[in-house]
Amino acid sequence: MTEATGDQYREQRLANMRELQRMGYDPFGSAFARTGTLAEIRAAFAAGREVSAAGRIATMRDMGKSRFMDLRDGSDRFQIYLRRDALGEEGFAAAGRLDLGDHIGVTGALFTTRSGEQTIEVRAWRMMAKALRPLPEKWHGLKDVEARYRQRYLDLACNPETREIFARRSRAAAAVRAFLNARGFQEVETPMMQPQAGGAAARPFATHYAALNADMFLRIAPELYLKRLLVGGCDRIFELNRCFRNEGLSRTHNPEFTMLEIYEAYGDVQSMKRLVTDMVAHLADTVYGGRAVRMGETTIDLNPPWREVAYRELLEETMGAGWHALPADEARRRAAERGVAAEPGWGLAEISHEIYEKVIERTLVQPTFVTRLPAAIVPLARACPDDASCADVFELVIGGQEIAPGYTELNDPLEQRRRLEGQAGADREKVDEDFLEALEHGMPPAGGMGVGIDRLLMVLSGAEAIRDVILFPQLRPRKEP
RNA sequence: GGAGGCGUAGCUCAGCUGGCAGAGCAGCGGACUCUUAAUCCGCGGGUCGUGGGUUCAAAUCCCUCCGCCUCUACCA
Repeated sequence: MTEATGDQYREQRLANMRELQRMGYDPFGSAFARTGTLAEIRAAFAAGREVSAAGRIATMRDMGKSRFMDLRDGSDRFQIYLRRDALGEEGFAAAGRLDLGDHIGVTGALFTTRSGEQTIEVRAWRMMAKALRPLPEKWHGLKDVEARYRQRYLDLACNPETREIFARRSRAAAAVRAFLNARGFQEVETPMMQPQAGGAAARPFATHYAALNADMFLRIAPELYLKRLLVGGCDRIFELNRCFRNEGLSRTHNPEFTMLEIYEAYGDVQSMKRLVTDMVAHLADTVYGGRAVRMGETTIDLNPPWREVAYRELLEETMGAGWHALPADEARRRAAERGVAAEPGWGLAEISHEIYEKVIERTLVQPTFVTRLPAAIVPLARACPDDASCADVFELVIGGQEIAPGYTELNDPLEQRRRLEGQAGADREKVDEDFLEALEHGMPPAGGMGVGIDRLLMVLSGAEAIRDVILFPQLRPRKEP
């Protein structure tokens, strides 16, 4: 960002700044008592009323001995009017040294122009902050996607749609907390730095804690700590915070992402299903302003009840009625017809899951609970009462994306040990003994759920990429030449 | 990691059958005391992502590297 011509703008702005200083203006002013935000001033508009307002100069229209500007703050845009007669020779000349993007504070009387625009006729003004670099253009805004992510402040400063997305994000977090608090759930915070990264199957980020000379991992899920809290008698808890997974970037993956995990003692997969249904509908109302949510070409109807279908049925729907009775090599051939390549050692279960993830999941645009997943792929969930090969879980899919898995949690410590040891194989150190010991003290039966907040926000704001709902998404660090 | 696309002024974009690097906005100078994408007159502004190659001549064709995007791979 140090191109030769960029400096031309900077030099001009620096010159304007020095000139303002010479005239007695502090280019980086301090606190300013404004009447309210621009939106509040507009809402309480009354001709003749004296107000103080602050904002960034968004546009300027110079008429010679008078000048119009648009101020912009986080709430609105408001026109101000500067006249030489009103400001005096010096004040008006000083205002001539203002540049687009400068923060100023103004005081003056409200009036309506001939063309009907609500305006402040400025009697006095102050410098709040000089902008030494130009903002992106007023009409097209900032479109360059890389710049929008790397310099999000520019994106926010000139694209109202971006501000709206993150306003929604904030409202969503507040609404989630209010919703859960109202149902007796307590928010907790558990370690992000863990000696063992458990609760999910993902590569963790590794770090080192010098004081203890201990290798640590950034958490991939809070699950195993939240279950310790269930043992401790925290019956209804949730955690809304960051998880980290050392994996690739994609349209729907960011290495740090926000997950909401909820546990309810004496609940099960059914109570979680009801909870997430109510919560998503509530979020649609409060965050999106309706339950028919546009996503690209299609409209997603978030009105409950939502479709519920067993994993096995989905596969039969797609692959034919006899699917589950097929020999592996025949299944492999039919998978290949669907463009799904099965690896050499795979049996029917692995091939089926590959088809589910690669073919079926993306077709589930309307909210769908996929239930009764194979037990082998959900080691922390209890088996279905009527079929030990199925886990008593759901996976909520919206817009073709996995949004929330919900479980009847496994609370049998011996069974849990068998599964974790089976999963760890020879890698016994990966078994979280501390967690198993906690379970042996008795964890109440519970329903548990994890909600991918970023992906849910994508649905609730029509965003096509997870980067668009994360303020500073992960990008490759820029190398200095 | 693999495949494809993109990278030109502060911003948004043209130019890409090789032939003097362009427009709008922004900036600078001038006119204008109700404009609002203000208008009018004039002017300046470029490492065409980087490095190399082909050529009399490269923003344009070829290769390297960097970054971004999409797909893919990894991903309970």
